[in-house]
Amino acid sequence: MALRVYNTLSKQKEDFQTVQPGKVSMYLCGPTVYKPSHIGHMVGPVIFDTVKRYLSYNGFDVTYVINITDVDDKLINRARENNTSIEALAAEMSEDYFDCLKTIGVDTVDEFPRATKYIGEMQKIIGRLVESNKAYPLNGDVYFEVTSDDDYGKLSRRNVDDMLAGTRVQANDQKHNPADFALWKGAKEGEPGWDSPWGRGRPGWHIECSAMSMKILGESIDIHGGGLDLLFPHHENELAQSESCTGKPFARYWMHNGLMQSADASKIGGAHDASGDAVPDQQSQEANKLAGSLGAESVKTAVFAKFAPETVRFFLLSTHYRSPIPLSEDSLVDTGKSLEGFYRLFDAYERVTGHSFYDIGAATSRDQTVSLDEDPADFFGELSHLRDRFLQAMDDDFNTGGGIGVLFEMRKCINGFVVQQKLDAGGSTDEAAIAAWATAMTLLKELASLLGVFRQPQETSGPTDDAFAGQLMDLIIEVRAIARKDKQFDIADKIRDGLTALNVTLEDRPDGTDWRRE
RNA sequence: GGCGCCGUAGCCAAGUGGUCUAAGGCAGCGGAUUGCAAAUCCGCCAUCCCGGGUUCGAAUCCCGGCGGCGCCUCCA
Repeated sequence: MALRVYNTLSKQKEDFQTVQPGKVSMYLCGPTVYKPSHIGHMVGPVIFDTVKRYLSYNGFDVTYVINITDVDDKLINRARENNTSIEALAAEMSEDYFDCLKTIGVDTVDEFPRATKYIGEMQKIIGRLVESNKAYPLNGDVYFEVTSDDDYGKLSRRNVDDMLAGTRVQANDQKHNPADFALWKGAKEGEPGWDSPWGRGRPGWHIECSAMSMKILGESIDIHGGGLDLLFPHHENELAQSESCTGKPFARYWMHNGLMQSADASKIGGAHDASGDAVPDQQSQEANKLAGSLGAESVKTAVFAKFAPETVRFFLLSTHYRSPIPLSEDSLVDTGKSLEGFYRLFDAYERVTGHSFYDIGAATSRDQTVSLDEDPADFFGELSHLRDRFLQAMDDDFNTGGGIGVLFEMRKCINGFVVQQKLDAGGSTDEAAIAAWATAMTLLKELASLLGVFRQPQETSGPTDDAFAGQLMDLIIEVRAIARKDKQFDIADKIRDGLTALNVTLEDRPDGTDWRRE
């Protein structure tokens, strides 16, 4: 089955056809770097990182760009409040953003262009629009003339007339049409600015993405992504100004991810931290409180400090990317629990074979997927079927949730094989069976890598898991083993119960006793 | 007022015209295994918000309700 992608522009899934054969250009709207990243900032990058992994696996040469907005009102205000420069604040907050991306396993991004480095490009576009009468200067600003674009509104499916009815748009100023939007904003007293043919000022919100996308990836790109909240007005305006400038389709596929919401379905982030003149009502304050530390605050301190980054990534990918993601502490806890079975499987594999799952070199292209032709036929036959289902899910508009389900089934299938072949019962020498196990693990690694998970061991060691604790546990286990050998089960159980109370779980295996902290 | 989305088991969630009396996870309940546990395996656990309609056939399409949500505010 061919890859199909949902396109916001057509409102349907389309066969994936690139502008240039074998190449994919992908642009994701990134953050305004004025405060530490919250978990919502991770959603898009993780999704499109996964998209890139899957496209690469399918043989495409993908270029993935995320922009950094480093000039903006929020940035200006925040820098002023903090008594720092815009540059310093932007630098600090982009570092925070990059750290977070790295932590959550987003490492496929090719370039993070900064808006302030492309002012010249933006001015070129604005100049062309003004020349062709699709934009007009007004009191130091420059506005895009929406009525000059006959298909304005095609992305978000609205027309200018409908839009104005009932909005809070002030019938203000002298704009030709209230829906006209700023390409260039004249600098007020004390604001940063750049010289331009229309006076000193700074770019409007949308123009930076047009400029960077065109300059870095070309006038027509394959995928333009972003959160659903950006659909209007940001993407609509970006599209309008870009196509009005070049006369070419700006992006082939518009992909929009659902937004993260707190458990009671209120959006995280939201108007509360915006301009400050929005007065949050009591209910939304409550909602914000629920989202609380998890959603609204720095993802580093609120989320990564409590949950393994891999758990967070898995959680983000377990819902379809176009759906809202209901965030709650409980759902992250559940996700974490659901992953433990994988980690135990990896442990068992290493215990028996001496090889780490994380060292397995799996295929990175669909053409070179692991061969499942040899015996034992039943086991490999099932694995092969699971692989097909995984790829089918991913082929269908990157259905990572469906793919994750298949991964769980694969885990069960492999565990079943291990039990059936008694591979983990201590000292198995069945080389053919162990080889089959290794093959299965290679496949699991291959598919998990497409989601960007199970790439590295998770740091599970807590502060007390030091060498001393290990030595103590070795001693306790040894003493308990003697008790068990002598059938002094009351003693053995007292030890185990005592450890349980300390959140230490013992596992008696045929070949010894393992322990872990919960 | 305009544009749009969603409603699947206790919870999360895939499936969007037939293989669906519906994948998978968490929780729960039986069983195997174990000295007992833990882990693992096997089994059980939903007719898809409600009412009409289209169709040989609908969770899936259409209409109408009810419920939830988003955008129209430079929030990813």
